[in-house]
Amino acid sequence: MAQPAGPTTKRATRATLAARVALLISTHALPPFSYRIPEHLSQRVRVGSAVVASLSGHPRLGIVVGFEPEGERDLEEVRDVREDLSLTRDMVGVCQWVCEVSAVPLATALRAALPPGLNIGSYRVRKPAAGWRWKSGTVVARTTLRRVLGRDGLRAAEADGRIEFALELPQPRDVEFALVRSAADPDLARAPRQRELFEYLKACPAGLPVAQLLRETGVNRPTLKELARRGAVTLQRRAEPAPIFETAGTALCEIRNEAQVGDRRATKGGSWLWRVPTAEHATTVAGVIHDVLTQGRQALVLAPEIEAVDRLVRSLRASLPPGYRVAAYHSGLEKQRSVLYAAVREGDVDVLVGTRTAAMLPVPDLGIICVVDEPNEAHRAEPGYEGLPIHARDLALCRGRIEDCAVLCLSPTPSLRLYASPDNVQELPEVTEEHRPAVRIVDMRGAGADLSATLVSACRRAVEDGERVGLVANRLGYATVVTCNRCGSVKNCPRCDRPLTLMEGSGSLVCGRCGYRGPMPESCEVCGSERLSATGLGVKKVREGVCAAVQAPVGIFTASERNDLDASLVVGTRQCILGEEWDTIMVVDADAVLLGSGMGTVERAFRLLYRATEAALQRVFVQTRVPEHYALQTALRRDYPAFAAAELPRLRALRYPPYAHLASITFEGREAVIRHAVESRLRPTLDSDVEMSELVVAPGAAGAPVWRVLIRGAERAAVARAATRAARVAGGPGGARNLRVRVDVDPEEV
DNA sequence: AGCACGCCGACT
DNA sequence: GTCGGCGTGCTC
Repeated sequence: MAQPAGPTTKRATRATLAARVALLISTHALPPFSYRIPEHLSQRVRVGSAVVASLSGHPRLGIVVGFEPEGERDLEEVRDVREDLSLTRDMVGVCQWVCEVSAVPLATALRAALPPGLNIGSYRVRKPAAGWRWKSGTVVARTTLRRVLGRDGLRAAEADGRIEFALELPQPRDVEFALVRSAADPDLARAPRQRELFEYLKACPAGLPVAQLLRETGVNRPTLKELARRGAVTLQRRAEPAPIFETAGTALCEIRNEAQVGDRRATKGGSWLWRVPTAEHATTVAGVIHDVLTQGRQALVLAPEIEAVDRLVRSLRASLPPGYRVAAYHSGLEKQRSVLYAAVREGDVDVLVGTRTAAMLPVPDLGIICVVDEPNEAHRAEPGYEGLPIHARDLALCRGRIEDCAVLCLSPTPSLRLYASPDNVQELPEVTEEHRPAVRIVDMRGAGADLSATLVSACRRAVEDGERVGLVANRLGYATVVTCNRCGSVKNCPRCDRPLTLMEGSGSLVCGRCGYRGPMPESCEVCGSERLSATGLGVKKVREGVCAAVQAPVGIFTASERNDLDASLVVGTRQCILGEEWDTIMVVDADAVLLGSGMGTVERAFRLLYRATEAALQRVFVQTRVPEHYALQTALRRDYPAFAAAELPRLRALRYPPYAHLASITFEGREAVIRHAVESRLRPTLDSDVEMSELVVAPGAAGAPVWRVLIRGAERAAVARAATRAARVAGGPGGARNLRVRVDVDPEEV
């Protein structure tokens, strides 16, 4: 939608209206405050305006979230309006929704919608006092100033006009540009390389960054210098341009299969779910967004990882007809991100492809949001990491509602949350894949070894035939779990409570998620037994086993290690192996994924096995002790509806999403303090629309124990409200200050 | 009585 | 996130 109108419709009453301003201070403790709008700013203040207003006498950046009648109280004035930072009314609505359903302070959500890297706590030095270490014009952080000058010194410096509140956007680097001098016509008859360079540059009257020019022409720098010396080109330093690419595709119909050509419903608005084979995601996106682009609107494409974003950009550049501008947006861009943000805001990008952080970008006339690989958990930031702790699919659906644009979620195996969503998400007819590999389920019941004879002989045959086999192991390292043979307790990560992995060689225990590292204990901390065993098929152990059994080189393919990838047999993690195509895929231990205890384990297992049938050209081998498992059977048949029909009633019975919303609250600190906080300060304050589980200790090992409660309710906002209250128990008045709380609303897994 | 310190609530 | 008010407890 276009920029919302200013408050001109309320002209008659404006004089008596005060602006409700959410200051960009990320805490739940501050509600939006009211500020009087001075006459000279009255035309410029609307919902979404970025304004400077003071709190405790200091200027702060805030966003106008509403208006209210000015009451008796003598209000502070809005000091300034920053149109260049203002949000649309729609994005304010999106932020308010995020704040309501995910226990995130409104300021945090608003910050995510503002340009990345925006420095909101800085001052520019105007008139340095004697002895200051800053020169005039430098930008200094508020905290630094307070540390050096003291709070009174800061106040005085501000009052004296020595420093001035400054909102700084990260400046793009300067890079060297080359451009042809007007009317330059050098004699280059005997300088072919200079001529080539000159002709190439002549086609770009606006000039080109030197690095790009040299890369694209393959000419070296001295040649360019020579041209400059002759006065044919000029070199100058300019701000680095935003990384925006022109499309250069051919006729689009070539790449669109019939189902895609035939189904344009999704481009007309509404929320859609489309089961499309993974290999066809890029072409499907191209086809769908092309319809939107021809309407003159823009498209936002969200992918789970940077690599997927880059692949999509390459594919869209090559397939969309010429004349559209495509850009990739993700954390890898660093300072360029704010340049791209500005370009997107100006409407200079037609197709923005990005990771989850791109879901909040101010695309001015958004026609469609495509969420590629919708169930992928990387679409959601873990609380505490960069980005909002909310799934990009949910954000997309919210923006679709508020900004009246289409939303299309793509996956052959959509999340059951989406599939059974109470929201109005409609399904397009499935696109099926003709090709199906042969499937071999190897029943491991009664087998002693980890690698069956069937699997080993298949590996041998593949080596002989020169076929490529990808073996999927469950986790990195050697053994995935260390357990006590006596009491059965599992050695878990003290920080994130997931089983630790035993690494080869060093013998240390490592957490695959948070990077925790510790020694392998001599004995069990729970019962004291020394009978600890390392079980589970880590990548290293499988590689060792296959290597020994087959007597052939075995490659390794994980996020951090890639060796001998040209070997016939390659062992790796799920992400890496299933991201490519192989003649044969072998899932070495399907039970580790099928039989886990988390709420989404079965769904993830189904997805892994389904993906294996896509990535395998010839055969899929699955080793399991539960060959009849419904997730296994339906995945290998590629029967998503049958899987959903079996899994959804189970989730309903357990009251897991999509039939309830959960929030996990983890506490770190002394048990008595935690127990008191939970039972006497949190539980009594809960509304009747949510329920809270007992406080359970995560079978933590070393360090501080971790305690957790689950909050559950039918309504997402109610669960989020309760979770927010829980977060405040830690720091609230009279509360336990020496308590650390982490809140996670609608986690992908508990 | 006068002052330092830490806790708590208000801040628009 | 910051500030000031207030109560506590120590010093002069």
